[in-house]
Amino acid sequence: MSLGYKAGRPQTSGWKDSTRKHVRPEIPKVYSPEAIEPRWARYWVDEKLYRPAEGNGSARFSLSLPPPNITGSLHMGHMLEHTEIDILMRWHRMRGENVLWLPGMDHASISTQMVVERELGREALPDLEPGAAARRAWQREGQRRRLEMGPEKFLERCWQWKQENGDTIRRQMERMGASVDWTRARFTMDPAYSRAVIEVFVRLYHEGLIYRGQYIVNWCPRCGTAVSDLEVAHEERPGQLWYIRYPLEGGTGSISVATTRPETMLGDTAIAVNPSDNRYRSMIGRKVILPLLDRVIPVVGDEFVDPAFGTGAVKVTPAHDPNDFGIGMRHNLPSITVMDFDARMTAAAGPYSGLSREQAREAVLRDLQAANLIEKIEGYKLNVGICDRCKTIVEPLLSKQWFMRMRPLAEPAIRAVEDGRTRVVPDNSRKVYLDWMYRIHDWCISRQLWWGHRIPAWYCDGCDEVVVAASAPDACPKCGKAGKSGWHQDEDVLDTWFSSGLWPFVTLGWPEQTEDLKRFYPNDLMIMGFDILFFWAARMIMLGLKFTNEVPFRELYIHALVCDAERQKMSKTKGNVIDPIEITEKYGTDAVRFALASSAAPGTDIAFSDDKVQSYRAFANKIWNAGRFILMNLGNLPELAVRQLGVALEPIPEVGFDALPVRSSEFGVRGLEGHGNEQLRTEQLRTEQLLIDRWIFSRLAAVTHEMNEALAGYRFHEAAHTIYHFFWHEFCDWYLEWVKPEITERSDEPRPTAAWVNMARAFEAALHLLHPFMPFITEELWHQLPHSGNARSISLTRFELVNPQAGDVVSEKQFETLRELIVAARNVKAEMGLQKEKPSAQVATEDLRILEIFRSHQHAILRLAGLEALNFARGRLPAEASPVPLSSGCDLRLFYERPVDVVAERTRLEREIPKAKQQLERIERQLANESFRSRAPQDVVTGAERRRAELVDQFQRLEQSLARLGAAPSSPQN
RNA sequence: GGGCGGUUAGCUCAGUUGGUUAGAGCGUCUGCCUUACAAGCAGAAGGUCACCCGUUCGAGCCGGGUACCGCCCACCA
Repeated sequence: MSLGYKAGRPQTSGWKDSTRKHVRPEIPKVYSPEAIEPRWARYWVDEKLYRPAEGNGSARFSLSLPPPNITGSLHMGHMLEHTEIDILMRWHRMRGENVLWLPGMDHASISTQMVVERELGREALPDLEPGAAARRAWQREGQRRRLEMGPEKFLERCWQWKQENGDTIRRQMERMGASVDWTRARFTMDPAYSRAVIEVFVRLYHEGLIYRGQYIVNWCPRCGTAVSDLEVAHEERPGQLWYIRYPLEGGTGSISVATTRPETMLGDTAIAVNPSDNRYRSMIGRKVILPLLDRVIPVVGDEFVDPAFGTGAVKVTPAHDPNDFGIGMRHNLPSITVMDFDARMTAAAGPYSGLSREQAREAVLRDLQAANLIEKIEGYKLNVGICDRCKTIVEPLLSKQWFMRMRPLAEPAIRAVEDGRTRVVPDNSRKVYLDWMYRIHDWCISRQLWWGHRIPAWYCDGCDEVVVAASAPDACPKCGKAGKSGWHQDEDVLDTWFSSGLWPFVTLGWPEQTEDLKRFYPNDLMIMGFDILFFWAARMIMLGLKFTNEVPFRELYIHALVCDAERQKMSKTKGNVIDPIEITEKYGTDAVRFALASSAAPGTDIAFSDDKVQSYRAFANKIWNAGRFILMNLGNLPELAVRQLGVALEPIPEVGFDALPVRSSEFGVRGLEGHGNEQLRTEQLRTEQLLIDRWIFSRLAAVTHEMNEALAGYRFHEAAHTIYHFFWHEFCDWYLEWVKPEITERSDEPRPTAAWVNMARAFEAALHLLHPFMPFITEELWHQLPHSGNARSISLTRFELVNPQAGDVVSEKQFETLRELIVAARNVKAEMGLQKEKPSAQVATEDLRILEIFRSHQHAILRLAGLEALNFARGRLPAEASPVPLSSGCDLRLFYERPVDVVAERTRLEREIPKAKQQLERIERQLANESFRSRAPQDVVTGAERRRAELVDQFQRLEQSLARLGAAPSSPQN
């Protein structure tokens, strides 16, 4: 949409081109992010602004982006994560640190393979009505087509998918304003990255930390691959506990076992009891007959069996249950695999061979029933493991896989977190991490998939030799067979987290000792969601320590989950997903970012809604219009003045925030002294101007300090609220309103006033504080302010963010006194329905210093409160005047003739009086308490006393007012 | 089975070491198109801080317990 308005990049800004009066283009009243944001997004990327500087000069701050999966486009969770990171990156960058934010993407082995399959399925079956059923059908069909087309063609499709989605993700990130260094972007299947992955595998293997073996793994029959423990979700489902009789060999008696999975009995190779269980001790060593198959199996004693559960005897199926596998190992039992990788019964299942696991269960139960071997059936809630990816029930199966030995790797990773070399925030995530690490199990790292890093294991065609190496060996060390061709590589690929676990150091060039690795490793920070704490954070810490002897990052901040307005997790199936691009296009990136940041309290999930974004769009508009006001009043300044202003406004890195005029004694503009002061019309206006300028810079210093503290603790919401409140309710509502006459009345004069310069500088400081949250609008407005020299970006302009000394207590106090008076006057006007009128007012107090403050700022008071005149009296005002008491010890009254609405006034008083009374009673009780007086700190006690005095005063006045109302003859109203 | 978090205004949520009168946004009500902004300005109403007990001069905050909600972990069939 064209607005007839084109604000410039620095190169094209009109400020330096114009020779005489600068003519501002018309700036639209309503902020249109779509006219601004894409332009700056492009500029930041094209100019490569976010490459860190060369050399080791300044402090550095580094972070590697958690690489988004190339499975699809970015969702709100990413946007939150990227917003939080970007805020911190921009914040650190403005402090002059050398910031590296390294972006990249993850090949996401299993997830990508699944989406690509589904895509193939969709192509084959284009007419299905989209939905859960169609997804399943597409998946099935896609899988079939994958097998049909073979690895080579399928992987081609995967790369094509990567290309397309990688581009989409990158565009999204650019549009969100992520200040990453694209020149360092990495992908987990880049050639160099893949080489590093293989090297890690080979090294771990030769150190004995990776091994291959036949163990029980979680098998997803639908995905057709093993998955790790972490990829299995548990779901409670109603089920049954069947008690089955196993007859003792020799004809007399039986042992009953309880099971939730009767179909696995076909693979039973023993019955186990606890050796300390008196009921069964004599049975150990005897034999039972496995029903249905009539196999003779032993009774063994094993501590694992819980005598209190079920019958105290348990069937042992080593090939289909991890616990039973353990028992089988301990007792040297055979393993009989009765279910294959498709979850169908094998030949070993005898008559049940070929049935699905569900059919087999039915058949087994039916046959047991017929043989009268079912003793009883109980209802039982059981936990079934389901595949994280496809929700199919996983099958524990015996299978030959590759594993990583975790204990030796975990130990240093535990210590690193315990002693704080990596600090985990919030603290409860630290505990969760440690608990998991203490109980860590070996990690199944092989996957029966095609998309991913092929396992570098080579099997000799001539014998059973296995060699683990980056490439096929020249000759077989065992059978002596020569040549690289006589080997076939392991078909499997690595779990995707194996490669992401190396992210922080491989992205910087490891195993080469690159400059980047030296400069930016360890990373200063890592930010991620809680859901991948084990998957990713834990593995990065373990592998980082293993291969670099350093923690991969010094801090780990765990961010919240983005939920919908009803606090429900966003999910495609629920249909409550908010698309970041859509909402960004609707309200602007800045507004969405601010909405996210303002809700991002550590440890709490975010309820995200359109409403919130809308209110921050309003905020962006507010900022825009404040800028508009400031720039409009610059419009008439001649070029010379603009030049000089440019010099004056250029931030000076060494001095930074100190250069703001709050503390400078001359209180003028450097290079323009003398002129500015002359322009102040009267002593009075000058005093007023002085106070408000001092006040705003004092507030800026305080706000900066607060934001520093908040961001250092990842309290994004606090920092966002602080700047929001400051900008809107202090800078706009008070500062701009206060200086307005000085600014607008002077705009026709040939020189900029000190007032304008200070305003512009305060505004610029506010833009700096806002910039990390709202990078686009701040960049735009900053460029429109006059700067000299090569001002490339607000984000690269150093802003010294710490200066606690800049606080000006006296000015803040004076300002508060004035503000209270103005608000009280407005209040009376509103309550009395005098908003269109300009009544006169009187203020009275014993404190002459306060009267003097009022007197010397009366222009501002009259204008901002909407009063005609203000006069001053010494002492207190009589009750008949219905004075309003102020905390500065003054009484304020307004003169007006409008008849008072007696009923409304009485209602108000009757509501106020009990409240005041209650408060008064409470504070009197407190002050009457001797131990309060003796034990509480002095300032708390005096504070309470002062408060009591106020309350007494207020209470009396209220009562008097009510009494007067009652006494007065009730005159007919209107 | 173990662990963690939540319960504060009509709604969504802040409230970092205990201390004067518990805050914000949205929504509601009143009055205003005041030359930066109606996506705005000025003002107002609205809370037994889930419940019980304790520690303390003093508790939304600390300790113990109860209720409801949510999340994570878990190889007892």
